[in-house]
Amino acid sequence: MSMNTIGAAAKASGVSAKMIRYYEAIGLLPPAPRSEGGYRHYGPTDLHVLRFIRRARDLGFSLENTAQLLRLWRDRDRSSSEVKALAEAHIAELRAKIDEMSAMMRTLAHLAEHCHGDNRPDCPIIDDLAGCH
Amino acid sequence: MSMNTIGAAAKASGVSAKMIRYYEAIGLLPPAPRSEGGYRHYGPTDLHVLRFIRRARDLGFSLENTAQLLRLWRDRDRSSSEVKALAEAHIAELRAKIDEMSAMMRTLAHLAEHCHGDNRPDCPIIDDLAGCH
DNA sequence: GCTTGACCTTCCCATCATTGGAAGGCCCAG
DNA sequence: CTGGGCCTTCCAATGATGGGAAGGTCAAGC
Repeated sequence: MSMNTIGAAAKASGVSAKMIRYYEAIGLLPPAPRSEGGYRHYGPTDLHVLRFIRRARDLGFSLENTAQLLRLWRDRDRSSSEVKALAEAHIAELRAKIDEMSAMMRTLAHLAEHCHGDNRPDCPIIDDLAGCH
Repeated sequence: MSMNTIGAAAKASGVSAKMIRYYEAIGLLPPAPRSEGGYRHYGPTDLHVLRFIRRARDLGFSLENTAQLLRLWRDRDRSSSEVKALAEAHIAELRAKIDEMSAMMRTLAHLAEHCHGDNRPDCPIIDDLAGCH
């Protein structure tokens, strides 16, 4: 069994050592076994879990949802409908935020388009912010 | 001069009383004049500033950028190019985040589409997270 | 004038996920 | 046996906001 210190596990999983400790502290990860000197050690299974977490985070899942996904991963009796529900709820959140930011961007782009961007003070962007309709 | 307490100013501007105090604490707003009893009071000009801030926040500007925009608003010798540069930097940030989230959404939507969502455990979403390529 | 209730004040804490740093201990190569 | 690279824990900060406690102020009604 190849055993890794937290630094090696971090490098191998893409999760920083700081975060690995934090995930353990909040209960997302079980306490890692320690060497005599108190060092945490991680085996291949642990690395697999860390990569799972990393992937879930990369897809924008919160740590809370990531914990749920981990639970479902481990649960051989899971229903795929539970996983799908989590994913679709997250998709809906993403869509809502994207829509919100797109609206901001559209407004700003429209204002910036009409701004000369020269040495003069006149600026439709400032005018909009100031409420000069 | 109509003078408002912080609650009235909050209602009139859409910025919560908590946030008005916070903006003052971090220097985004100058210290408001106080009544004998220590209550903050806000005049029409202050309300205008608060609405400006509110609008900038609604467009997604950070408090730091909002401070810059306020400075430019007050500066009669501003160059509209400075305002435009701030806006375009923010547009670029928004675009970057939107792209990032869109990529997440596309991936998730693709995975969810192939998930049966029934009582069985088989699930392409979990498989992806687990790194089963 | 006094009470009552709505409002104000400051101060501290929580969120979410992550990073930074300080002080001190462990481990291995030279 | 020493140096330096890794590890440990603990504390603090980020950004923008909300929540709440303890206590002071104000205005209306009696």
